[in-house]
Amino acid sequence: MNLTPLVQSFVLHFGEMGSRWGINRTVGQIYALLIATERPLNADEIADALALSRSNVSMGLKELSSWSLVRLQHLPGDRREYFSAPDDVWAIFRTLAEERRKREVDPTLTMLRDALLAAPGNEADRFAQERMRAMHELIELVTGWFTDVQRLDEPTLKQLMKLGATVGKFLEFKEKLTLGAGGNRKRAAHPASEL
Amino acid sequence: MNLTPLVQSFVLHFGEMGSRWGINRTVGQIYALLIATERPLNADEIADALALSRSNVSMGLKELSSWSLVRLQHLPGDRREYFSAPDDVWAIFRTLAEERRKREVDPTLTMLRDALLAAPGNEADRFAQERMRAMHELIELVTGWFTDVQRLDEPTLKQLMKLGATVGKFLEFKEKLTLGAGGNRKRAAHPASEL
DNA sequence: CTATAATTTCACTAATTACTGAAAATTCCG
DNA sequence: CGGAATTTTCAGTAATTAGTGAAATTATAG
Repeated sequence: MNLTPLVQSFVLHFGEMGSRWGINRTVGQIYALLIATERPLNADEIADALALSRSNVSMGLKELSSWSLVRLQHLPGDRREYFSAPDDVWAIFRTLAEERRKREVDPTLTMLRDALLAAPGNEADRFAQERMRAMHELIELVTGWFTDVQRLDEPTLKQLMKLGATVGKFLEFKEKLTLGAGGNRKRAAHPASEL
Repeated sequence: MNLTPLVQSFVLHFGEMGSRWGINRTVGQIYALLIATERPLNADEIADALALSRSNVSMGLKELSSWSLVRLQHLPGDRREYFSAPDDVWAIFRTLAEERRKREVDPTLTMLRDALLAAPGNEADRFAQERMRAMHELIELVTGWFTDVQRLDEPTLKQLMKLGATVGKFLEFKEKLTLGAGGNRKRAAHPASEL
């Protein structure tokens, strides 16, 4: 199979970025190809189009499957397996975020939880634990929020994104009022610089 | 310097996770140590505590500086440079997100923009471009939202996170009403399954 | 069940990335 | 300046990760 220059550059870019995204060049290229191609492709077609060894493609597809990023299907009268990327980019994004959470965040959350159970032996530990506590709180908050938001359907999600900081500004405003009415001075010193 | 078991395990965990986070073990360990330690540390202390070569620590600190993740300061009567992590985990999180955007997202956004300017040569290109357009739209939306939200101060951000999907549910509800009153059938077919 | 098409595994090699120690460069004190 | 303290650079080496081809395994059509 021959790639058009447009697809070629898309594929190469994903290959290059792969290292920054924590996947290898091959996996990046394979996924880019699947995203850019309408019909499902079999492993031989991929190997041919990207000039990779058949075994390398097998590895790459296995990796993509472990990330739940590809769909596998069979074509009538053909024994080979055909792969494609979901056609909804939001679905891809969600899957990616979900998988990254599992691999990059959850283990840390577990470690932090364990570390916070221990009684601090001295001042150094006390301080370290305080930082870990703050870190744990932040991660819980952000991942919890993400889990919630992830469940929304695409149009709602889009709307929420478009809203941008509006919600935040509203909250800020509300808080300012509350604080003005006899609260915590510390926060009130931060004026409506974002409004 | 001798690390307590608590700090030790924190440091080792960051080292291990480093590869998943796109930094190397050394950099992960150095940063963990800086986060867990109250007073600023100089490069020799870090090298000693983590059993790394002085040069490796220099490289690691340079890397962390390039991510704007460390603060550099001098102690009176001491020529050496002392490093510390910001004490606000939200600030760290924001910096991290910002830097990752620059390195992992912006180049792709540029590539997509360029690719979308080209006139599609054939059906394959047309399809590829459509996917790229969707991808571009998603990235713009998400990063734009992120930029907005990033500007909020910490208490507001926390509040926003705590709100979780509440905002989304509200939007969903609002949209359902709108659609019910004579809108787009396509969306109306997707009932309140998330509520 | 057999033959063969398709896929995966794996030992090996290639390529990349990480780490070190020595040397060079920089800083800053007198 | 001179020179000691400190930091950085860099060439060489170690370690890790990626990619290949041959062989093994699995799947299926007949």
